[in-house]
Amino acid sequence: MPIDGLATQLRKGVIEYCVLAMLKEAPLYGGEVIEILRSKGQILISEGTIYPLLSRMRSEGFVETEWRDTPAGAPRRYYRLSRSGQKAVAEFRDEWFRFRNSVDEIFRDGGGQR
Amino acid sequence: MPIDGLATQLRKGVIEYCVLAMLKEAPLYGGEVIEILRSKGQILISEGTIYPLLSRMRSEGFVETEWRDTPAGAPRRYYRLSRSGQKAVAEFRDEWFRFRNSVDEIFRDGGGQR
DNA sequence: CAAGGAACCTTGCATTGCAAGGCTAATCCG
DNA sequence: CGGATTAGCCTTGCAATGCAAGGTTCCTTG
Repeated sequence: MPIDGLATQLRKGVIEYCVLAMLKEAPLYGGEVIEILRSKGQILISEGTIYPLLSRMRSEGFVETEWRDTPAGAPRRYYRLSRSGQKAVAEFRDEWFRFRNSVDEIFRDGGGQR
Repeated sequence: MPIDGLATQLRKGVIEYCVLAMLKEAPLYGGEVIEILRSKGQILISEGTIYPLLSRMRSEGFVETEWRDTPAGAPRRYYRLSRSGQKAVAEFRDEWFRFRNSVDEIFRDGGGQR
C-alpha cells in the first residue's frame, strides 16, 4: 500500500518546489525536510523520495550543499537555495496559483461547461 | 518541447478527477473534454493523454459509455459518470482541498518551519 | 473514386514518487 | 572491548501517468 493512496499522484512535480520554497528560510538537511513536510499533513514523503529528489536538484543547480558535523551521530548534508533555485521557485509559484485556481473552478461547478 | 513545461507534472493525477467532475454536469465525448479543459487555461492536454485516460476510467468502472451518431462525420463515444465515479470524485475533492491548502501554506511562508 | 476531416486509439518514452534494502559513523550497553 | 542500536544518506527496481507521433475508421464533398 502506498504511503497515501489518492494523494500520491498529486505530489508529482510539486514536492520539488515545496522543498525549494522551504529552503528559502534556512538550509536544511534531508531528515529535517521530511519532518517538516510530514507536519503539514498532506505531504507525506519517504526517504526513497527525498534523497533522489535532493540529488536531482543539486545536479540541476537549484541547491548547493555543505557537510556539517553533529554533536552526536553521523554528519549531515545541508542544502541551501542557489540563485537559480530562487528564480525557479518564483516561477513555479505563479504557475501553481494559476493551476490550482483552474482546478478549484472545476471542482466548484464542474468546469462551467461550454 | 512538452505541451507546457512546468505544469506537466502538476497535471499528474489531477486530470482524471477533473474530467470526472466535468462529467457530473452532462455526458461528454473526448474532443469536448479537451476543448473545455483548454478553455480553463492551465490544464492543456492532448489526445494522447485523454484517450488512454478515458479508457482507464472505463475499465475502472468510473464512467459508462455510449456511441452516438453525428449529423456529419464519425460517431462519438460519450462518457457518463457512474455511481462509483461520483463517489470517487467526492473523495478526491476533499483530498484536493486539503492538499492544496498545504501547498499554499508552504508557498506563503516557506512552510512555517519547525 | 479520391481527398479531407473529425473522432478515436495505440505505441514508446520520460518523469518521478515509492518500497525495500544497504552503507557508514557514532553511541550505548553488557 | 565488541555486538546492537541509531541516525543519516543513498541506490535499485518498479509503477503510474502525461505526452508526441502516428495510425485507423467513418463520413462527406467534389
